[in-house]
Amino acid sequence: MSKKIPESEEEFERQFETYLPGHSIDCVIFGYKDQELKILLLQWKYQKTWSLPGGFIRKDEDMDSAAIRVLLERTGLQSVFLSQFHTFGSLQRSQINAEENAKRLKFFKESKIYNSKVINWLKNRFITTGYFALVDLDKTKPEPDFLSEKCEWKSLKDMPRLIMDHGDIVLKAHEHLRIQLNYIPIGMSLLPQKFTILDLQKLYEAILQKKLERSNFQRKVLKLGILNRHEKLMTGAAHKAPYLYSFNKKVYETLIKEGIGFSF
Amino acid sequence: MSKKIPESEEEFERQFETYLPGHSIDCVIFGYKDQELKILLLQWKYQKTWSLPGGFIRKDEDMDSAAIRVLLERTGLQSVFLSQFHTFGSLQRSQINAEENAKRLKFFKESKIYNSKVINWLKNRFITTGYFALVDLDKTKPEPDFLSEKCEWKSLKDMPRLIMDHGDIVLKAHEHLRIQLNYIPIGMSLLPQKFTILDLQKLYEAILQKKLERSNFQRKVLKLGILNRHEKLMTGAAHKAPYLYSFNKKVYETLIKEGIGFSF
DNA sequence: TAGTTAATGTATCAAATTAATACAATAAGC
DNA sequence: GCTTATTGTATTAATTTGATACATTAACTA
Repeated sequence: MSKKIPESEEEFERQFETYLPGHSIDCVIFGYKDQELKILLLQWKYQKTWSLPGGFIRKDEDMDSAAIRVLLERTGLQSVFLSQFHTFGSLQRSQINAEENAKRLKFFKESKIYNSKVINWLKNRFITTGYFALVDLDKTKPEPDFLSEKCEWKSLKDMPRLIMDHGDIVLKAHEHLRIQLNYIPIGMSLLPQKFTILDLQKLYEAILQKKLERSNFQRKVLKLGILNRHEKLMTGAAHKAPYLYSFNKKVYETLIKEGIGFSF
Repeated sequence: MSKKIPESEEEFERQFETYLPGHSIDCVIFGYKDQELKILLLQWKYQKTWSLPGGFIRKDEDMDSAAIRVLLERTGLQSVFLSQFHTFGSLQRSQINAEENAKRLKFFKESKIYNSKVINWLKNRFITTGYFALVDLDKTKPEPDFLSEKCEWKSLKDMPRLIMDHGDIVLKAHEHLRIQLNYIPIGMSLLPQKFTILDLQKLYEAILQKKLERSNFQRKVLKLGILNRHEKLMTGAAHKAPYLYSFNKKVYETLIKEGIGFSF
């Protein structure tokens, strides 16, 4: 698949009027590594503030397509699970950390990064629709876009402060993930092709934010019939090695559609 | 509570520029009567087409507040459960039943109901955020607004055809209700203060779209500890009379917050 | 007035599921 | 060969579920 070349400041300035005014997209991209939930954040080039990868909707483009494009352009990620979860329309959302926003716009102006037309356009009230993505973290090489210096996976546990209401957006995404758990293919989307049952358990624990009982979790998951067993994983540790598993895609997807129905 | 006087065409024309362009609100209002789920629809004054009650967001107003206001202005309903469920941003959404929309705008123009500025404003692409409301149907006297001739409860089962993508919006709202069932206070919002357990069961059946077993449903619901038992309901029928129940608000709300966790 | 009818509230019981715990198997260190 | 820590599975009691049965009862019927 050909990767879209990221926009530049110049390109954005040339075509900012092809975007719908007043509506943006923000993506909460979840990954999973070292038995922790992570999200992908961008650090802005000019200030050191962190934010969610986001963008705008073209006038001739579906909102869902815009979300796919934004994800690709700003992080290089493609063909991942992506779904809308909430639209944030509070008047106050741009007023949270207002000084930072003012500073950013001032910087744009003084550095002549954007002309005044663009700056006025950006000053408008924006309503943003949040999408969440689930990604196999190891398969991705996210790269910062033209506005960002860094593009990094951060643990949900110790996230940096985010611009505007992006912190709230992350919280809402996590809540959505927790409540819709049985209807979202978290396992197949977040784990590598082969994984141990403990990996899967820790993933559920990270999302549900509670400890689960090992042997019962194992029994229940195996009974679902969604796992194929493979060779053992030899880590070099001084104890019994766990089996590796992969998902039976067909059964898994059928089950997710109806909602996996068991209590953790 | 004072009821907001509905807008008129003239008022809308005067102040249409105080609304955010390109973003609307649509409300799917659920009620429950005669053991059936109903939704509240408006029939347009000029054409006979049906639509969801909807409106726009003021530039100085939170989107959630706009939804509350729209619900009040267009139906007279107030203080009901109201929650956002999805935002519809397809390019095609205004193209569904496109002739009807064209007809409507043409009618606006020819009848000089709106000036050309308003008509151009309305012609724009709109992204709409869907809210769903849960209402005790008997406590409400919904009244049509300035654009509508009728405001009627219609059975979900035999809904008329709706304008644009409003049919899809209703389907999505119903799906949301079904999936989030354990986290939404459907009972307390949709039923009258006192009700029988069979009423509650039929409500669950209407939302889940499947039959439930009577005696098991009764056992499970009673065990939750959310019901207060009252006097019997004498209907005049030739058999044992059922008890009336009401919700223990405190316990019910606690349970809903964590998600009622049992299988129906 | 006694019998009939049909829905309701509750009980029962087998089957399934869950929680808690135990224990044998095993990869590698010593 | 003994130790250690983790894994896979078994066991058991407690709980929940599904299916069915049955006594109760409001009003009708004969």
